[in-house]
Amino acid sequence: MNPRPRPDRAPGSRPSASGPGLQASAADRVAAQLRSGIFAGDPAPGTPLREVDLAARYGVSRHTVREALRELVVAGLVSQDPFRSARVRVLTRADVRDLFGLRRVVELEAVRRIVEDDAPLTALEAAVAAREAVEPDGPDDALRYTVPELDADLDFHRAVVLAAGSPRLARTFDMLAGELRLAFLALVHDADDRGHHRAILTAIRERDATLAPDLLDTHIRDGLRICLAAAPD
Amino acid sequence: MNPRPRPDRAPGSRPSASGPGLQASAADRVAAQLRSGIFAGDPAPGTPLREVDLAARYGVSRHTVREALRELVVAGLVSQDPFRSARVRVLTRADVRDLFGLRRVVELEAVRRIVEDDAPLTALEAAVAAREAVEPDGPDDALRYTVPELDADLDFHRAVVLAAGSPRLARTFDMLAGELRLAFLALVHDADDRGHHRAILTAIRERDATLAPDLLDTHIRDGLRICLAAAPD
DNA sequence: TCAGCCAGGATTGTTGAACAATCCGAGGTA
DNA sequence: TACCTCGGATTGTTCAACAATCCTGGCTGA
Repeated sequence: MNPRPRPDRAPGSRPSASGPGLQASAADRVAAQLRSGIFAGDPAPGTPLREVDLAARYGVSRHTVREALRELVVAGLVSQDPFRSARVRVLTRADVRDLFGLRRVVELEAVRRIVEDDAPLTALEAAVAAREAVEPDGPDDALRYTVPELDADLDFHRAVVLAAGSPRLARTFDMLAGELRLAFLALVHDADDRGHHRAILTAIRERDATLAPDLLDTHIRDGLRICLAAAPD
Repeated sequence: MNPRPRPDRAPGSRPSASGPGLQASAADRVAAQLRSGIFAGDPAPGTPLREVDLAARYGVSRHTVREALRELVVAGLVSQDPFRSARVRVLTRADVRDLFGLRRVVELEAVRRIVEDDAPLTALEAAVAAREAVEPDGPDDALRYTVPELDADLDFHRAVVLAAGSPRLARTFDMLAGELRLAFLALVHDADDRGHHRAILTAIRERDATLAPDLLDTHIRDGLRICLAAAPD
């Protein structure tokens, strides 16, 4: 999803990319690394994130760390109270329910608009293909989502929302996406979701204003059921 | 220039206000002042916000100003590009359309849940009463929303969303609320919206799953029409 | 005239150190 | 046990400085 490798700012080396200005700020880089770590489960939910530790680990100043933490707070990955250490967010069952409730609204609205406005679907088709290209992780001994599978799954859903062409709808989904990653962090793998995605795409392609939302709704409810089974509280 | 008084208690205490610990951070205080200024039109849309100027004006360090600006950026009140001064956001017509499109979805979903879940309406009734208590600003020579009128109007809509009882739905609306204020900044006054509010509340109170969304939808479309007439681009 | 270039000031991005404010946990006391 | 205190740990904020980038005005050369 965000495979932008760290430019690794050695003092003096500046590649000055020829393309669009892709120079992420130091805070963005720290936030990205921390985020991918959280998605991999390394700083587990509940772990306190101390500013001096992070500053030392990532080789930046405490100010930069604070800025990165703020980013993760607004993304819902980190919780923070005044004068207390930030912590990797722990989602309760109520959180998961609420999260999926809003996610459902956003994605269904997106499908509604796509069908109604006859929006182009090229990115959506690509996302489905990418999802199907992900290896099932060899011996499916561990019934878990792998990180690439999660990426591909959420990319499909993000592609649905993006296809609606509304910046704010997309932004809303992006704010939920981080929390969704958290909710799916250590979860059983739903082996059938690739078929789900293809069916949803087909219904969208045929502009079926009834079937497309229904399939997506069912798919989302399945995800909610799975996540709820593994959430605390 | 050192002994800075710490005037506690500024509205808008962001972090999970779970109790009496009501000390807004310096950045929150600066953001609140800047925000209310923007809502009053003082730093007009498009005005560059320079960090050193703001630091001097509000008597805080540049870091604190930067943090406050970040808050306003995520609230949609300020736009910012790397190495360029932040600016008070200027909403295009496309922005206004998109904004109202999402706002509509959020508020209609809220009404749907209120009606379905039979949610309590005390806060909603209070908001309607508060809206009706606002003076029409004497001689209606200037057909503009006054700031108190805007506050009361948005408070009503916020109360609708809050009554649905979903933290993330409320958060989504709050992210749109700032932009809505911007969209209504210099706008013609819709003299009839008090009647609208009362009718909407009545329909909600009677759990009318058809009339309540319809009235709210019409009300929102009216707002969109008004805002579009005054937006640039 | 005018497009392009160039220098230098203005502004943002980042760091480091320092101090203040607050929290947290380990003891001590009743 | 329950409560208190106290000192270390952690966050909040400031100041000062430098690096990276932008912006503006003047200059050059056709």
